[in-house]
Amino acid sequence: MASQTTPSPRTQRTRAALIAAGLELLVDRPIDAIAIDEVVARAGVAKGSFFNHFPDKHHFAAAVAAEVRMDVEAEVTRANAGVIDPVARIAGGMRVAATFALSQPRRATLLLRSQVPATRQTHPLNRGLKEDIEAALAAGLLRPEAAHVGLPYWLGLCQVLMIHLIETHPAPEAAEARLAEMLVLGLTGLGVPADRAAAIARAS
Amino acid sequence: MASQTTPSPRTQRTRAALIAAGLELLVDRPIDAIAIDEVVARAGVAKGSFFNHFPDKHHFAAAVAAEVRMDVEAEVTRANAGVIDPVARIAGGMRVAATFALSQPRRATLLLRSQVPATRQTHPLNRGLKEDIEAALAAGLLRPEAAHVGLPYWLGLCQVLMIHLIETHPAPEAAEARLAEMLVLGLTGLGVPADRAAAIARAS
DNA sequence: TTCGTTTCTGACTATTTGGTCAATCTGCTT
DNA sequence: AAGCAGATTGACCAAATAGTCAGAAACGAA
Repeated sequence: MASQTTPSPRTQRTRAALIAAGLELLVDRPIDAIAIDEVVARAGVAKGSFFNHFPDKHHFAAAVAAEVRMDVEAEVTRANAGVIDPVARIAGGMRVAATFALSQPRRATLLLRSQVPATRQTHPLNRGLKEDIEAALAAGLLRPEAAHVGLPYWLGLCQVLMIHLIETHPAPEAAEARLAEMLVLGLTGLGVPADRAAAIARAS
Repeated sequence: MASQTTPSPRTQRTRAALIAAGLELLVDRPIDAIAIDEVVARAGVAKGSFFNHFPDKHHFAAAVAAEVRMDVEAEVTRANAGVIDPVARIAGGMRVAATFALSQPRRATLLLRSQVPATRQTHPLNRGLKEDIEAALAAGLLRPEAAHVGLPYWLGLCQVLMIHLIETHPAPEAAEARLAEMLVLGLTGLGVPADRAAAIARAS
């Protein structure tokens, strides 16, 4: 049914140029405040090409956001590869979020802005977290109140930590400290014993 | 230096009509996707009047957002009037946020969207919370890790709770339960003993 | 009532912008 | 080499839009 033909390298180039341009522009302004002319100018591409790849502005913006999201998603799964303990996996996600906010603040800003429906449980980035929380709950590692609000709770903390790190450019050690503190607060809130939470937070 | 003349009632009427129109429109779309013509049409006002009150679109949007923010701000101080225990005050803020999200989801959406720099400590809405956290820390009611990240921690939880309540239209009892659960997680994360947190959460 | 001031009005314009399309180009297949 | 499918180009257009301004209206004071 799906006859996915591999896109030609030329096609990929122009598309990548457009996305890259959008990546830069969307950091500062919402899509509605950006003219397509600006995008194609920055991408070094003719206007017509834009509509060869995207039916309109908003599909374009969605594609750019998806690009960033997939980056983070991949990094999270990579970081958690081989980690079995669900609590450690949960913490790993926050660590990736913090690293991302510090190393690529512009992309992170874009991610945060596109994440309006951030708590949607079907969101691919959140699927894994949801499963980890459920596993931890089943293992009796979290307090039962986390069953319903555990997911939004943790997502909110990851988001706000990213925002905080982006706004206050902390020095590396300070950033590490903020992450560790947020991990302690977050994990104990979920019901992880304080000493265990501190141990996980210390493992930078 | 400030010669604040009271605005005439007519002036206030048109301004209020414009803000009300903006309130409705800005819920669905960002300001850059809204034409001034739409605003004035919905407000039943001539276009020229718009520029009598606001120099441009973005000042207008800011004014609309400020309107909502001041509403919430007032409600928080009202709810916490007379409450001395800083931990109870902190919890009170979240309760107000939840109530607001449930009773006025449209306004709440607007608030959340305008709150991009939500963790700014100078933000008037956050000033009070910051002071409460500092007071609680000084009284030894919170774990020391909350000194730096306590404010963003709590703000993130309030925000994510609002989003969660808006997205999933829960029945009143369910909404109460979600608030209580988020309070338990949040407060224990801050370092409040679990039984104390549960007690505060129970006091609907 | 009269007059001066402030606000409102809505037609008008200069500009911007999303989207189209026929011609051109590119690279692959035969 | 020749042919072909699909990608690229950029001039072009119709619609939308921000902001202006001169006159009308409402208001407050005397």
